[in-house]
Amino acid sequence: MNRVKIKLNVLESSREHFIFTHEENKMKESITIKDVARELGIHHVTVSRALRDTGSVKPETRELIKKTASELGYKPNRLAQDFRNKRSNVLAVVVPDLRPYFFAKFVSDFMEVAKEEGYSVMIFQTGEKPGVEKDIIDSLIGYRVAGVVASVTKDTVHESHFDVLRDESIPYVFFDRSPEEANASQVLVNNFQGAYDAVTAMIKSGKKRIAYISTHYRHQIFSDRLAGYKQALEDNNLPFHDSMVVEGGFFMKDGFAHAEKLMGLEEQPDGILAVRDEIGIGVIKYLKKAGFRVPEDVAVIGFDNDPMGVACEPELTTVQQSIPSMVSGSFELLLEQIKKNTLIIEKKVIEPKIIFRGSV
Amino acid sequence: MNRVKIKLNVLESSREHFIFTHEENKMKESITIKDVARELGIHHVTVSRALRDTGSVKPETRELIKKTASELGYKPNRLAQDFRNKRSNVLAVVVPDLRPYFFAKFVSDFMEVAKEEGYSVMIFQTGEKPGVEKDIIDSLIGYRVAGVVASVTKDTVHESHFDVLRDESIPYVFFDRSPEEANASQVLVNNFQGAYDAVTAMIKSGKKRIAYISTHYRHQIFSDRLAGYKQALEDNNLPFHDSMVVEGGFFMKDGFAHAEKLMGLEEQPDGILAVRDEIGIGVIKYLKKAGFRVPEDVAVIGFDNDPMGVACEPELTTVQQSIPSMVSGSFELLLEQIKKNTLIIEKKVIEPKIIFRGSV
DNA sequence: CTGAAAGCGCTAACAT
DNA sequence: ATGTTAGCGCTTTCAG
Repeated sequence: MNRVKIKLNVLESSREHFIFTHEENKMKESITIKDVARELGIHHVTVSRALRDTGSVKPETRELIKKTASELGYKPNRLAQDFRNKRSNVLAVVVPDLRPYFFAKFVSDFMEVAKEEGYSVMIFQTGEKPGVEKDIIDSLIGYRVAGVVASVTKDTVHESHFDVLRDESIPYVFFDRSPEEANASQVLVNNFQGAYDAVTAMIKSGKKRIAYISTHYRHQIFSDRLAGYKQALEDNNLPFHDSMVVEGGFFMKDGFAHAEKLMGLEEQPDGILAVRDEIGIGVIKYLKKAGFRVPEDVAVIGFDNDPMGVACEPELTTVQQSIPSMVSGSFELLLEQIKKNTLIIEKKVIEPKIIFRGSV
Repeated sequence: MNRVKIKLNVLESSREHFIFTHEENKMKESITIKDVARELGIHHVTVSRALRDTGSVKPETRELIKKTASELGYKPNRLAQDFRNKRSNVLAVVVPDLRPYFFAKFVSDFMEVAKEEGYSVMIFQTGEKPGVEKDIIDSLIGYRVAGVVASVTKDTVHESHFDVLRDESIPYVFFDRSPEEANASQVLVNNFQGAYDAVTAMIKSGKKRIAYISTHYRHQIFSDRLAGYKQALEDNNLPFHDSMVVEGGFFMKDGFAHAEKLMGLEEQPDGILAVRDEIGIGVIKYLKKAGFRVPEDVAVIGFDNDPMGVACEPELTTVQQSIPSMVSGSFELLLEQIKKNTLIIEKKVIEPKIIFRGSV
C-alpha cells in the first residue's frame, strides 16, 4: 500500500470516504494445460482430453491429471475454449425491461434452468426501443452466444432484425411477446382465453356492464385480450359498448385516471378488466377513494399475477400466466435447437389461469 | 423444410403444437478481417488497425477499410478479441436473487450505465447460498470478466472466496450487502441512520412504544438497523423493551404474523418499524384486519421503497436507499480500478431518505 | 504508413 | 493410450 487519500462528498449522499490505493498486483500468469502437462511430463493434449473426459486416456493418468490440475489451481480459460470452439456457453435473454416482476421472475427462473445445463446468461434490455433491440441482436453475433430468448418491444412488428442470428446458426425463441408471423419458435400465453375467462368470471358473479382498460401498446397480446373480452360478452348475450373500452398508459396512476373517467359516465361499469395488475390496482385505489365497494359495486381483475396484487385491499384477482412453464418451454425449445444444430419452429401456448382473490 | 411433426400436450398447459424442422443451414462462415483485407488487397493487420482506430493508417485507407468491412457485413469476433486480449468486456453482477425489486432495479440500472461504457453484463444469482456464491466467483475467473459487482448472501461473512479474483487482478466492488471488514471497495447504505430517522419520525408524530420487526438474516445491515432503532429510542428518552423486538421471516405473511403477536401483547406498540417493505405491508394488512387504524392507532414504516408499498392502503411510508446512487457509485469504483488496473479500497455510504406516505 | 511474424490457450484430426 | 501438427481470429512487436 503506497498511498492513502481521504476524499469527501464524492457522492451527494456519501458520508465517509477513504481511499487506499495499492499498486497493481503483478498480473499473475494463469495456469494453463501446458503447465499441468509440464508438471507431469506429458503432452498438453492429453491433459485437455483428461480434463474434458473425452478421447481415451488411461484411467489412472486421467485421475492423476485431474488431481494435479486441481492442486495447481488450474482453471480452464473459457475465452480460449469458446474461441476455439467458435461458440460460447452463454445464452442471451433480451427483454424490454428487467424491472417488472414478470420479466424479473422469468429471467431469474431462466438463469436457474440454464445453469443446470451449464449455461451462463447475459441479459439485455431494449427499453421498448426497436432500434436498441436491433443493436443488441447485432452485438450478439460478436459474442457467438449459443442461443437467444427474446421478448420483443411493444413496437417490434417484424423479426427481420433477427435474421442475422439465423445467418450464424444461432437459434432464438420468442416468449410472451413475439413478432407476428414469426419464423421461429414461440412460447406464448393464450391471452384471448385469459381475457375471456376473466370476463366470464365477472359475469358469473352477476356483473353486467364490464369495462376493459387496455394500454396503448399495439402488440398482439393486447388485441388478443380485447378480442377475448368481446367474445365473452357476446357469448353471454351482453352488449358491447365502445365507451367501455379505454386505453393509454401502463401504470397505477393510469388505472386510477381511467377508473375515474369510467365511473363518471352516465352508465357506470360494474366490472373492470385491467390489462395489467398495476393498472388494476390503480383502479381499486380509485374505487375505494370514491366510495365504491370492491367487489360488491365494481369487480376488478388484472393480468400478470404481480405480487403487488396481494398488497392491495381487497387483494386483486388476476389472470396468471405460468412463468415456470414459459421458462421451461422456451429453454427446451432453445436447447433442442442448440443440441441438434437444427432450426425448429414450434409454437407453445400456455393456458392462463385465474387466481381468485378478493376483487371479484 | 424436410419434415413436419405435430405434437400435443408437451407442456401441461399447451394447446397448439406444430413443429417444423428444417435441415441445418450450413454454418455460413463468418467474415473475418482477412476477408476484408483480401478484398482490398492489403494486409489484415492494417484492417485490424483501421477498424480499431489504433496505430497509424492513412486516413483514406482507414475510411475505405471501414466502408468495405461494413459492406461485407464484417462483425468483429469478440471471442477472438477477448481471447487475444486475455480479458472480456463483460461485467458480472452477483446478487442473492433477482426478483426482489431492489435487485431487479439495481441490475436494470447497472446494465444501462455499463452499456454506455461498452460493457455487457452477466448476471448471477446465489440464492442466498454461500456455496453457490463461491462456485460463481470461481467460474468468473474462467470468463476473465473485466470486473465484478456483488451483493453477498445473508450468510457470507468472509470475503475469502473473492481472493481468486484478486489473484487474477479482476476488481470487485460490494454493494448493499458486503462482508464485514471487506478488503475491497464498498457502496453501502447508512442503515443505522435509516432506522434512526424512521423511529424518530414516529416519535415526532406522537408514538411512544415502537416495535421493530427484523429478519433472521444475520447480516450487518440488519444489526445496523437495530442499533439505529435503539439509539433513536434512547435519544428520545424512551425505554427499550425486549418484547418490542421480534425477528424471523422475510415476507408479507411474516409481517402479518409478527403484527398479530405484537398486538396481542399486554402492552401494545403504537408504531412498528419493519425491516422490509413487504413485512411492513403484512403488518398493515393485519392491523386493518384486526380493526386498528393506520396510522392513528399504529404507525408503520418499512425499508426499500418497493413500489408494492404504494399498492397498499394506506400507502406505506418507507426508508429509501437511492438505487441510482448505488449504481453509479459502484460502477465508478469498478471502472476506475479497471482503467487504472489498480486496487482501490473505498467505502461510499449512501444516506437513506424517508419517503413519507400514509402510514405514519 | 504498411507488412511480416509470432502467439494467445485450446482442441480436432491425424499419426504413432 | 498418447503424441504431433495445425490453426481458430485477432493483436502486439518488430521490420521495412
